[in-house]
Amino acid sequence: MQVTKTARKPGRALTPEERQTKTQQLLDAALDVFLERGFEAARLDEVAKRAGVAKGTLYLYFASKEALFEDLIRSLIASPIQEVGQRMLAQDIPAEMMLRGLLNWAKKEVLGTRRKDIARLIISEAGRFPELGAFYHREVISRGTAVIRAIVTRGVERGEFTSDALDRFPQLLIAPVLVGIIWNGLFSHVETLDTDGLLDVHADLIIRGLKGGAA
Amino acid sequence: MQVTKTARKPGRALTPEERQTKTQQLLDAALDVFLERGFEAARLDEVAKRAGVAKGTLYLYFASKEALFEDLIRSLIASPIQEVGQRMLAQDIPAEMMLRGLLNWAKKEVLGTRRKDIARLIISEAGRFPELGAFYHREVISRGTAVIRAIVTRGVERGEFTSDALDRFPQLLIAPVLVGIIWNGLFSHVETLDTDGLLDVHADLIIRGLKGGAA
Amino acid sequence: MQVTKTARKPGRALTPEERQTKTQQLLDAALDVFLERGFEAARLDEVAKRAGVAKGTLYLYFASKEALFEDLIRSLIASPIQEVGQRMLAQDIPAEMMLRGLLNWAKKEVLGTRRKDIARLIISEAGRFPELGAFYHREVISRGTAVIRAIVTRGVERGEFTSDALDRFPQLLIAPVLVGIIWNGLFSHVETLDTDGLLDVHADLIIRGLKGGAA
Amino acid sequence: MQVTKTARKPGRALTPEERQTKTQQLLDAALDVFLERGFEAARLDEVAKRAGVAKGTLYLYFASKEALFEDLIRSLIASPIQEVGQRMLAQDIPAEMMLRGLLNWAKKEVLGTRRKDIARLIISEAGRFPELGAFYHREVISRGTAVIRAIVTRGVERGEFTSDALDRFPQLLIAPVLVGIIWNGLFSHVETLDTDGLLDVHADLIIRGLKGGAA
DNA sequence: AATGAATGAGTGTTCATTCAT
DNA sequence: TATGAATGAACACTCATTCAT
Repeated sequence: MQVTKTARKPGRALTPEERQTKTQQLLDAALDVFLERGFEAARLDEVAKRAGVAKGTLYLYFASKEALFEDLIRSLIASPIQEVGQRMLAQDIPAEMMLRGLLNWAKKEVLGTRRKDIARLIISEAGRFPELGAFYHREVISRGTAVIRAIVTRGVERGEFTSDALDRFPQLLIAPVLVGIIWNGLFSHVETLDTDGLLDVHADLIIRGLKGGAA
Repeated sequence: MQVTKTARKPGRALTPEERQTKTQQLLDAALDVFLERGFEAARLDEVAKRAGVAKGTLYLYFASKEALFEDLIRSLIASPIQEVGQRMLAQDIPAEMMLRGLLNWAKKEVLGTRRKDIARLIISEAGRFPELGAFYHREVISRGTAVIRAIVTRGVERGEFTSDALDRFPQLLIAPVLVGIIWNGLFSHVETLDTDGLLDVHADLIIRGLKGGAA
Repeated sequence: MQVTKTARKPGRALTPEERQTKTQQLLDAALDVFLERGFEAARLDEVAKRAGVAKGTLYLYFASKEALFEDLIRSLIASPIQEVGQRMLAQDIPAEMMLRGLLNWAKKEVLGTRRKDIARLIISEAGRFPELGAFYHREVISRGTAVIRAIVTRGVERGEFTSDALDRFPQLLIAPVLVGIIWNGLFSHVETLDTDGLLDVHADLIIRGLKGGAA
Repeated sequence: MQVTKTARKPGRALTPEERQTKTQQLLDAALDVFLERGFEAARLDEVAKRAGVAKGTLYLYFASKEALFEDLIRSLIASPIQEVGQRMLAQDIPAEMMLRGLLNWAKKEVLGTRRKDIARLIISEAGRFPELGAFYHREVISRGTAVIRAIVTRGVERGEFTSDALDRFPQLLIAPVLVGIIWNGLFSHVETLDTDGLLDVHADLIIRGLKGGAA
């Protein structure tokens, strides 16, 4: 997580890109510290040190610790999930493959990247930042559930699925993703969870459940 | 929340039971405050006030804020899940019913009580208390997974289940419980999740998955 | 201005008098520092040091720097002027003697005590504390002007004075008191002003003015 | 307040007049801010913004905030009072008229202009700038008192005045000017003082006092 | 045993000052 | 000459911890 120290230029105006770059460096450092310590325990001194700037510099980019935290979360919550969903739905493949595609995407793009850390940060802290919770719900959660519902509905219409369980509770599809994130956040030192295997088995199980038998 | 003010004894010596009772009062007050604010933001002033004692008194019972927090979590992590599991296994009922029984127990005894809040506290804070994570894993998680595995194994042996998915990843059974806890912790103001419905549908789905069809 | 260090008693509850005494010690220290540096430049560290307490202790007695300042001013603005005025008016002496009595009182009780410093503090800072200005006006100024007016009115009624100048502008009586305060606050190193002489001459001059001649 | 933005010359060398002009612009902006906030609370950011320059530019013209303040006060303390006094003394008019002329000048040129604010600034802040106090005394006060003394002496010599009160304490003449300045600085929201009336009545009263009767 | 006043290190934040451009 | 981004010491205020009573 070392920050590539850009040459110090106390002088002339920053171009928008330079400012953007610097902002990103600060956010990177902030993410590290917030992840390690949580919002309250995170020290701006530490953030500044890791970003290689003076503490005062932070305030040229963010109005307060809280603003830094919120900007951080916002900047990280791009919601590519919707795009993935659209791509899936655009193809003419079985709904089953769509759901598997979604979970594979989660394996690669969430559990395999920093996004999992961000999710953990949100899970830990959003309780005390209600606006942030609402924001996350609007930008990520509601879009994700919409995509899942669309896929399942199509699967039911086409006769692939006999159950509308995921239409009623799309959360069931991503529940194991959450478990993976939390588990490895809390217990990785004790017993690492093979999240890829977890999601593979989950996919099989839930697909079987949706296709159902006599039940 | 409820401070049963015991008569103040300015004098000498507490019997072990008295000390036990007082300790419990302090822990009760501490739980409230830690739940509302999280570890860092929790104020010992507030804990003392709610317990109806002076701040200094806390230090007669707990060595530090951190010790208080850890003692609190430890005291809360009794692991009734194992007992429930044993009770299930002791009966001669289908494995399916055992799994459903486990989820119903979770509905009533976790999501329906303060245990859900405690779980959320652990999820939020245990990252910074590695020992506590290990402790929780040992006392609760590993026992829970053992119970699930035992049930599933029996189900497979008896021919009820065709899949050993839950033997490999028992986490899949309780994943929706976690989702329920987190969701209502973060988004209840925006969109409340019907956790009972969630778990019912989950039960149906996973049982169907385990029983499998042609697959 | 050394504070008489009371024995440190970190222990049991303070009696109201003890608390009162301590509060007074803190206010004494605060007055010194505010006088030397002004509100903004005054350092609470310095106040605490002079009072012989830790910085945090200040906050057990005052909610903030601003509250400390306001409490300080309030505690200092007892308004004995009214009492003096009443005493004067109760006697059956010439109005001239009353005015002289007032100015002598100012010499002794204002210019000769810390009250002059307080006045200077108010003059310097009240511009940024409007409430304090209003408070001072209500508690001190308006009462003082009322007393002066009462005396002058009586003087006119009794035929002692031919001019009602001080009834219209009672400020003219105390203007030299202000000058004395400010002068010695600003120029005492350069040229000390004999404020006693100033007020004596002022008394003579204004009395002559009020008694008037043909003019 | 009014920022006459001079054309930016990114290039070289300022003529002495240009430098002079710019310096004046900075001082103008500084005066506004110091008047509004006082020395400590004044922000150089604000000064720079109002002057339409970058904060760093201030340091090309003034060595520090303190130097800026002192230069500002120095630049404002031109002492027209002496000139007025000389003009008075040059005329062959009664000393009474000279004193009245002085007070009328104060009404128009001090209380009626920004000079009153500057005086208040000095009164409030000079306590912490001893050099400034000495400078002000030398440039303004001593000259003013000299003028008053000269007038009164002439008045006594010519038999106009029977009292040398103002020779001993020339401060008595300008005391009400001070009161006017301070009063309206502190209490104008509560009770505005009619400073013109105040000085008129003061003039009458003091003249009568100086002319005296039997006394 | 219980108190609660006292402590003081530590935090977020500000702002006069610097200096590479 | 002018800039303005960067600095970092300094401050008001907090709060876990201590200890004389």
